[in-house]
Amino acid sequence: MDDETRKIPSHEVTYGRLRDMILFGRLEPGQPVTIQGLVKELDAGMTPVREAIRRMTAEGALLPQGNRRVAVPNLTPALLEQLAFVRLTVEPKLAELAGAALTPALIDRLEAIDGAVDAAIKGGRVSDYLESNHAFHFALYEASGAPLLVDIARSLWLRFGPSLRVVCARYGATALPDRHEEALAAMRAGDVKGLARAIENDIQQGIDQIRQAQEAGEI
Amino acid sequence: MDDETRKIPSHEVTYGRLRDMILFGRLEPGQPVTIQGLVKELDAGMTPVREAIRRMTAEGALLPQGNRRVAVPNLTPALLEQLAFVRLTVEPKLAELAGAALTPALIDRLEAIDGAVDAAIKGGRVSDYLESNHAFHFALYEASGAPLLVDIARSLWLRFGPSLRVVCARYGATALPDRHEEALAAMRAGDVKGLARAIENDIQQGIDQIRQAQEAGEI
DNA sequence: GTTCAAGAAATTTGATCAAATTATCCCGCC
DNA sequence: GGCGGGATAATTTGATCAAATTTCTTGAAC
Repeated sequence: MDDETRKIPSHEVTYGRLRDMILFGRLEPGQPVTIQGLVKELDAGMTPVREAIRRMTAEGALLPQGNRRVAVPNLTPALLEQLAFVRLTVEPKLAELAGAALTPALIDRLEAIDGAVDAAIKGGRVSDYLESNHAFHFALYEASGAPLLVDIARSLWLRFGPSLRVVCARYGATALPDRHEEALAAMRAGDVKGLARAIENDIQQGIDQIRQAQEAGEI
Repeated sequence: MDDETRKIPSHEVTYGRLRDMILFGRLEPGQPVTIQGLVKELDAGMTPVREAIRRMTAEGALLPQGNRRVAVPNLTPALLEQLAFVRLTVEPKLAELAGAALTPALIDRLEAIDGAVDAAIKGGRVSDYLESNHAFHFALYEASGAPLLVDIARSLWLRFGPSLRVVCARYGATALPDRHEEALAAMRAGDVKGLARAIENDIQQGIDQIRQAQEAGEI
């Protein structure tokens, strides 16, 4: 363990932890994030925490408040609209690129991950759902060979995470749709366009859910 | 001056300076960026410099080298292709949104900026061209009311900057096209779609130039 | 005697921490 | 309701430690 810990710098570890906290909604929209709070919570030094916060801020996952504090941003309807536009452009494209590079081994792996997604939905475990859903999408996207697009998708998911968690927790994970079967069927059939459409539908559905929650004033 | 300097934190200033160095190509692709080098060059403390570097890294404007150094990334053909895809999606959209919100005052301002672009081209001043060209685009984009899209455009320009500078310096600024007249004409005519097309052409042309330089092995 | 390579020392650079400074917020008081 | 003053947190600096690169040296082979 000491060998591992020594290799990977503390600020990377700290960044990863903070990122997951936001990505998987362990921090709520609007919640303030303080350096000293994270120092205690993550048991890290001040410098690594500062750097992690700056990185998240640069990615739009944290929002400077003018007074030198930062907080988890609220997803306003206007922001959601912009987010939707880019996600619906970039992620189907990623699916298309990945579709052209799929291997049987990768499809198997995606099936296994989707199994975990299903299990999480059936069991009503929101955190597991969010993590395995994320894993499914990015295991696919990574196969695209387009790291810049993957980076952009990642930063968009970060802005999405906190609100999605709230919505899931509200409706319960059992109500969540799983469009991954559609995607997997297209993969098996070698239907690249169909895969892109399935991913598009999946994303659209997630966006619609958040939009509905917004209109209902729930977030 | 002390009032100004005290208000805006040092790490913000440092970040802004480093960002401009990359955005306007004062750092070449492949060039290593060191903390201590920037500490001396920008006359800043170590922490602000570290944070600026982390932010730029998070935006993809600097690339970690594995050994804990960072450098200005080279724009490979594969990256350029991904970059082109997103820019050609996001920036025409920004132009379209901005087109619906244009005021005569803003058009006047854009005309003035375009005058500076022209003057820089005629005078062969590459730096001035890059800065006023950037100013033109983002003055327009800011009017879109879509800050998330503007953020994305900004990060894409950052990845573009260093290579664009090399290309401009090679071909000379006098050879640079200026599609802004087309855009301004569309603005005056209230032709939103035409404005979006003009911006799309402008971007496409810049991308083509870099692509040609890549194929010629010049960058 | 020259050349090359391996290894060790020195230098450069990055990572982390702790203390001092400064700004902001909040609460009691006028 | 506006105005200090204490508490809290962010900023910044400088020092220290660790890692990596470069340079220099040494020894062996040709």
